[in-house]
Amino acid sequence: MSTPRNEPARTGGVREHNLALVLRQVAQGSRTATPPSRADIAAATGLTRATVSSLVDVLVGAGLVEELAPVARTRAGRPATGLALRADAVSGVGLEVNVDYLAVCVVDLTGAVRHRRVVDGDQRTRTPATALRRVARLGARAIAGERATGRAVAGVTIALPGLVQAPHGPLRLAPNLGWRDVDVVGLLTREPTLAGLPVTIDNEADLAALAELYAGGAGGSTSFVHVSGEVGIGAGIVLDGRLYRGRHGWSGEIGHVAVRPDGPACRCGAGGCLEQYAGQEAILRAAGVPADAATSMGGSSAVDRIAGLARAGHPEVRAALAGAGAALGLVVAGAVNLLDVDTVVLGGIYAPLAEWIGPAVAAEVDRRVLGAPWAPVEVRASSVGPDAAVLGAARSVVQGVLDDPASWLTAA
Amino acid sequence: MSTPRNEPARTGGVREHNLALVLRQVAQGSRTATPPSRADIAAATGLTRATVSSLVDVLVGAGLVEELAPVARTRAGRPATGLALRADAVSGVGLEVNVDYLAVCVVDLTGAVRHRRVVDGDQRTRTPATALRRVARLGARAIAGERATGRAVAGVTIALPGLVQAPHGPLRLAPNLGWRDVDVVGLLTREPTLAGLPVTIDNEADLAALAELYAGGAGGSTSFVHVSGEVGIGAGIVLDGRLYRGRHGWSGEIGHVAVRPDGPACRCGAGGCLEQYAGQEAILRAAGVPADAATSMGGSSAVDRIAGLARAGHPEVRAALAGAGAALGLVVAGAVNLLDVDTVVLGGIYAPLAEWIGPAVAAEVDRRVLGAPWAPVEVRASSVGPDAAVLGAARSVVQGVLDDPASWLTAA
DNA sequence: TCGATTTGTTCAGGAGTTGAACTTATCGTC
DNA sequence: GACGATAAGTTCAACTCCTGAACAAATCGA
Repeated sequence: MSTPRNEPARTGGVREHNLALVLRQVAQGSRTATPPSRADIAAATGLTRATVSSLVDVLVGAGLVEELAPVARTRAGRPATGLALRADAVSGVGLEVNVDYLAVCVVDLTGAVRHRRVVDGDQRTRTPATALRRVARLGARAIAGERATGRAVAGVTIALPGLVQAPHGPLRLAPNLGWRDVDVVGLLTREPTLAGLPVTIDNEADLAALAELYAGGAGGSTSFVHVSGEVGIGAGIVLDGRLYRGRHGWSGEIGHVAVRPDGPACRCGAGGCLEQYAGQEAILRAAGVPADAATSMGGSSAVDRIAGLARAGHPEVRAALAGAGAALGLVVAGAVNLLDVDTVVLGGIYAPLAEWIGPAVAAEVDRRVLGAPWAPVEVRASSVGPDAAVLGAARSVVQGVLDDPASWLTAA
Repeated sequence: MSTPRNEPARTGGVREHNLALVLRQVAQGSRTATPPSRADIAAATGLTRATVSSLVDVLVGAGLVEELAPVARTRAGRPATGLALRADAVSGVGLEVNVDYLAVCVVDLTGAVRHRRVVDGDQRTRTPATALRRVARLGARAIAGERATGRAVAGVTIALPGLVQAPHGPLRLAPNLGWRDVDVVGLLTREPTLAGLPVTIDNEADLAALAELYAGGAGGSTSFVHVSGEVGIGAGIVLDGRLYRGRHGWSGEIGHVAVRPDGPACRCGAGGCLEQYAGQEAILRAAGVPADAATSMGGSSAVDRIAGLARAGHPEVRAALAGAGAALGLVVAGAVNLLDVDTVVLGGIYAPLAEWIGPAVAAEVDRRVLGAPWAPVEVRASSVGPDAAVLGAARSVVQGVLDDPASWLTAA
């Protein structure tokens, strides 16, 4: 698909583009009640029926698409044969290492979750090698399971909280894990099952944003900032339907944008960073809730407790959340003034707290965003859930196949 | 040109792509001492000599490219015929309305400036219709001049300081002009000479950033933020070699990013905006220089006076500039943390003041940008000059022809 | 003067899409 | 139950465009 700007275009590139175009139509349509036919796709894309037929043949031959059994026909004329993504051919695997858990997730081509597992445990006490060995084993077991059912695994993507040189480069810095310059892909592929697969690495917040995009979250917007509140705060920036990773893959480090020039010192060496006002620890501190409870995605956590207290009307907690929201809103407003996105998604711990944080964010955004009077900025909670990052990791793998079926064909 | 993601690719699109690819090679090479031959272009692009020949024939036939007279030949073999952009075929016209001047600029295909004119005068006292009629007349006169020499004018782009719905939409808000919801294109095309041409509108700061990009400024970087200090402060964001305009065309409103949540009130309705710390008026005030002098691009201005005082070592002025630089650096560091660009360009009034503002900006950026230890962020003064916006406007017109010669061919 | 070398052109062949004609399959109606 | 209308899917000649090899053109060096 889409030939790089500085490379010559060939007629083969046309076919790659159109193959992806047709597959995208099938993917969009297979979620709806009426699966698209070849003729529908021809009408929707502008290609002729002849071309669509030829392309669909290729996709069916590759096992990515299947013809559905004919359904109740209404109109005159030869009945259409519906097309849909095959759910039993290709899977994608996502992994995640975070401060206090490991996670694995498997999705099929349609995006349906086939397998999900979270293992709680503080990873800060482990070496990178140990943590990555463990998560690689989780992945290997999941892959074996997929293969046992006859599915091919298209690849593995791991989500990490920190500066990551996507998609292969090392992890430069993960302050909250205490990692620095770790060759993540090298360590993961010590596990033999992973060694033969394309393994990529990406930032946790970026993948959470992708999960939101793929799920049609963000109210269907294709230009949004997804803010993930965790121990740290990261943002995934989606512009015109594509994740913007930045020059080195380090975009979205919103947690270290300044709220006050002379604010409290931050782990990063500077001071007044957003993390000090709206990070998980800052919120707990301001709310007067002890931070001892595990913050895992699994059991009841400190965040749940905060949400409970806020729901019960606890004034100190509500004030803490409003304060965090104001700081977050200040920074988010700055981001929107710079990027002109139409939507801001609150993810991570902000999602369950959105009822109290959201209004403060929205108020600050409305007040500070220059374009708001003409195009209001929507502030909404994530629709994906707390495991957005692993899910996005797994989805990004199958999305790679959907975006470029041609190279999957030649690879497989 | 690259076929849009949701449209079918045709074989014709291949030719459009390769036509642009070849033209880009000619454009790059015609600046160097040794103009490229067909064979050079084939080697550089990966296309065959046969294809390049065919494409070059088209470009020569369209008058965009010309064969050069043979030069001194050194090696054995048939001598190469050099190719270069024709400077006498197509021109682009840029216009600008700013707070205290109107400007027009004409460039040829090679980017060389053929005509430039600045008319001082406070535009705040004029209605949008009057100001636009005057600048349209300047443009019409320039266009007539071009046509008299047999050149075709590919279009007109106007630069405006404010929220602009590029490339055709209305100007929503220009706080420093006092304009609101102005149909700029409609008013401009009342001038008959402009009515027959493609007229587009864009943000002043965005076009200044484009001028920097086209001139190979920003140290050759293709991912940078160009900050234009004027009465207001705007930024043009270039990501991966392309201007990022945002969802509505309102990106880069860096002047209204907050420095302090509770800072002084701003024209925009919020408070603590960067403009209140590093805008032209704030700098003059802090430096103790009266703001009465015109701030035009032409004669000696208040900014020149500040630069003179700073050069002479005036402590109050130097402190004012360092203070403005620190505030600017704080906000720019936030932008870099979000966008992960490798370069920051100081333009507008910051360019002549860069000697004193730059270090303060760089210090703040180094301290606050999370990725700085691995990939230092370069902070540099603009290499284009104070009329970057009009120049970028004119260049953006001819760049449109260079980027998509095929549609120029069919149009002309 | 002749071979070596490099540039540029010509031409058959292959990949890909198009558009029209054709086949297939179903519905309505007489 | 037969027949026409209707729509889906397939086949095939025509067109565009790139490739690769052969060829023609122009120059250098011996």
